[in-house]
Amino acid sequence: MARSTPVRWRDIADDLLRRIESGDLSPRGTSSGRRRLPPEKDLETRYGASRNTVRDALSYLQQQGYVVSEQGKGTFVVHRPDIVHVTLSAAEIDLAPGLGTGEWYNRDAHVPGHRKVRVSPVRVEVQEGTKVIARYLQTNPGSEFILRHQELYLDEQPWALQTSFYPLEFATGGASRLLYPRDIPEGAVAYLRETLGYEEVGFHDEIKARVPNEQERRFFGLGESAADAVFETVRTAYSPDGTAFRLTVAVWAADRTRLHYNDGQVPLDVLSAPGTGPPGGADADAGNADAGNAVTGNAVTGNAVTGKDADATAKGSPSESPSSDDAESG
Amino acid sequence: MARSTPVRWRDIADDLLRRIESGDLSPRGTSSGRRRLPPEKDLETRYGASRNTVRDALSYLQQQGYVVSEQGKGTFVVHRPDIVHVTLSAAEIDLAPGLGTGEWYNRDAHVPGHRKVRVSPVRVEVQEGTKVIARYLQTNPGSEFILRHQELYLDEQPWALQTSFYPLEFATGGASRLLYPRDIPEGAVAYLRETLGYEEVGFHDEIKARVPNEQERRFFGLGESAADAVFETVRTAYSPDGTAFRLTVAVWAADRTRLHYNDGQVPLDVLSAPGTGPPGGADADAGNADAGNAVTGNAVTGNAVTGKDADATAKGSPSESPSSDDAESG
DNA sequence: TGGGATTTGTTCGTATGTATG
DNA sequence: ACATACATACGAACAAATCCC
Repeated sequence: MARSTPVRWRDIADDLLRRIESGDLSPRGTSSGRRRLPPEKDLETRYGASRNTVRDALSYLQQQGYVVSEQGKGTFVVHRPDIVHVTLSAAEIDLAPGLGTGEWYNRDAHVPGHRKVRVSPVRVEVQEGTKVIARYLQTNPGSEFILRHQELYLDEQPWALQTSFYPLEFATGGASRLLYPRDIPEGAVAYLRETLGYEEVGFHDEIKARVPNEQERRFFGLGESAADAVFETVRTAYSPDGTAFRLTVAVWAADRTRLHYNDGQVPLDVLSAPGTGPPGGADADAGNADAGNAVTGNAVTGNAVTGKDADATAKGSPSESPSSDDAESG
Repeated sequence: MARSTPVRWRDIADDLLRRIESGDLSPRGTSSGRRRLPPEKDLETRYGASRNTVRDALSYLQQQGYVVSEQGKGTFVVHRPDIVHVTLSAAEIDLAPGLGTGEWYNRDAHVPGHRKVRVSPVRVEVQEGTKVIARYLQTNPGSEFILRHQELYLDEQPWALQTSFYPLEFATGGASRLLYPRDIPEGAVAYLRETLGYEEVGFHDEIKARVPNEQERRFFGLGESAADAVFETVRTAYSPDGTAFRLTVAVWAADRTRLHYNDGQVPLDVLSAPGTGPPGGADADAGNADAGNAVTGNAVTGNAVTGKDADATAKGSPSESPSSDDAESG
């Protein structure tokens, strides 16, 4: 066992990956800036394999998220977008004067830097609550909810899909603007405080990572690779008497998003610019892109100690490279 | 355009998936409890397609994480493990009397219910800090760190990989037990308070989702499917003077883990048992497994409003089902 | 223990369809 | 209309791992 490479397609895939990461392949694309791989026919002769075997290699690289093939055009290296750091904890950052950098979106999410958040028109529906929604909002299944859905763009790039749920009684009881398909500029939280006196004194977040569905793929521009995941955050907001009065579900593309939470006393520069290190510090690591875990590196999980059997599949293993996209946005 | 199904392999995949989810396939496996699909040769005749086309369908299902094929044995339905809800925010849950259910692990993570946490022997290394570590801990690159790595098991199931970093001066300055490859039962945080007087008054968490590497695949028992991801949480802990004195990196399998954060006033039952709904409530949704997003369902992102072009690939799309694993563990 | 049957993995060849330029 | 390039589909052969009698 443990032959380094029992299969041809893996050889080809590894070689292609090496050349992709060394910046070797295709000095210029056909027209745009996209890096393009040689056509399958060329690879056929280059590697002396049949087209089907070449396609096995390409299929693997596509599944792993390194390349994407488009009919009639070619196979292209996947462009990894810049990372966006989003702070979800409601830190007192906006209370501290002089730290006005960064944008809040409706008190739920904060991004550092001077970025423009644009929201799509709101889509409003009235729904009979599902069991799951009833579970989160602690109401009985069958009661009605207002659903408000928005698409969020950050600097005109797809950023997040957000859906909020409110009991229908809120609209009939004074907060009628919840039913209008228009943005509430001051934020729904502030609006509910003004109209109904609801104070949001705490929240609970649940975070999952999963494979995107078709709509999410379209919005975020994700491929079929199944290597890219999305975050789904579910926020339940509570009023002083302990009732849940808001449920907000947000979906973020995991390849370009880092979520941040602060708790207790945290230095202000970390609050305002997470993921970028000390302001005057060592220039962060913009673009150094070391392989393996961004933090622990190979030394931790590497085969020095743990990996007593650095066996077959671990070879040139691309499995350590997907997290090598550590380019910073700030 | 927009023929419902232009391709045969997709028809086969959709039909297989439907039968998988209806519990149709294989009343009993060969021996163990694993549900097994019919052999490729049988599917060949059943669907009247060539073996390669059948394999295209199976390859798709495998890539999406629904099945796994093993040479010489067969193709099996992937077993989705129970969900574990982990609370990472340092709520005052342990200060509230009478809520003693659940286990804390070193003040960093809390799981509800009466579960047994077991930790592997600690592996200790002394490392020259990488740029990334230096960035988080705000020290200059090149200084040395103590690395303490543990594997965590929950009820004897692989649960998390955890690595903590401390400046080497801590050990030479009094906290020498950091260098011993033994567990610190009271927790490193308490130990550092006793020995060095370090008080942990706040922390910052950064969360990413990525593809697991080879070691993580082995530990968590993940397949090659590339559909399963891991969470990586990076916790930086701060002392009152604002210095970062601890960096803890944890890796969790995303398919069986939900992360939770609380902020402000949150009802006690949510704090103690997140993800399970009200204690006496509507029995949650254990095992109902509705398709689509667990919360928003098809009604939100569905093609009713947004999907004006409910085109080809969206068909019986399995893309909406990966998140259908909503079984609860409690 | 052995050996044949079963089952998936790999590789080739070939042909045709579809999208792009 | 034509060439390019990827997508789909068929058939065939052998290898490798496992199962079963």
